[in-house]
Amino acid sequence: VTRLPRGFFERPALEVAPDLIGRDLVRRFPAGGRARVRIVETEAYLPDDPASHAFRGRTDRNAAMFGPGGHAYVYFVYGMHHCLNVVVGRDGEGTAVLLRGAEPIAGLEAMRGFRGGVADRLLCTGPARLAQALAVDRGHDGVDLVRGGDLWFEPGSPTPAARIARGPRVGVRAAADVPWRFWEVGSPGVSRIGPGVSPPDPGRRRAGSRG
DNA sequence: TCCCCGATTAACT
DNA sequence: GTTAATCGGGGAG
Repeated sequence: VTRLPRGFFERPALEVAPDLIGRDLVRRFPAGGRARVRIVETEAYLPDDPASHAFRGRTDRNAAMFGPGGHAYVYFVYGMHHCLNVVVGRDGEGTAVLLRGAEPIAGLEAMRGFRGGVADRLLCTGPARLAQALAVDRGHDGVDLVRGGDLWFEPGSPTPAARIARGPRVGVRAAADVPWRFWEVGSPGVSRIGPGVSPPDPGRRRAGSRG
């Protein structure tokens, strides 16, 4: 099976982000076994982008973003969550694509374990959930996703452009946010149906419903 | 050193 | 719709 090559990632974030929709991300666990998920939601973070961690220059935390394409950038937020990005573009540019949502394909048992036994539909729907399901943390910051390692992309079945929607990025405060979030229309792996709207959660009681 | 707050999530009303 | 949980980064003093 072929991994997505270096050249795939050495392109502008606005090309890579939609092209990752429908691709497979594979994780080989240290304890053995592997998981496979299908990416269905991404966000692009560009150079000179006020919403990007790289905007204020290189630091120890974001150093991986300034490395060569095809490597991971993993950051820690809110004192408890990890989020996984792929570095893209040219070496030193400081641009990346955040993986925000995926559909579980294989290795569900392992992912359920890392996610604390939540419902399957909640395994990978969200950047922190995805990272947790695949047991990805700062230890993966800067690792190569093209050669070697225990985390990589495979071609999968890229989603046709007609079924990819775009809109404002989630959680970005910058005024006049740009539509650099991409997702597969109708996929249950998308973290939010539309900008600022959460999908219905069958596991929890909702106002107006009887339970 | 101090202080604020974040590319989030889960559990509330 | 609202908010607690939880902590490291980075700017200010």
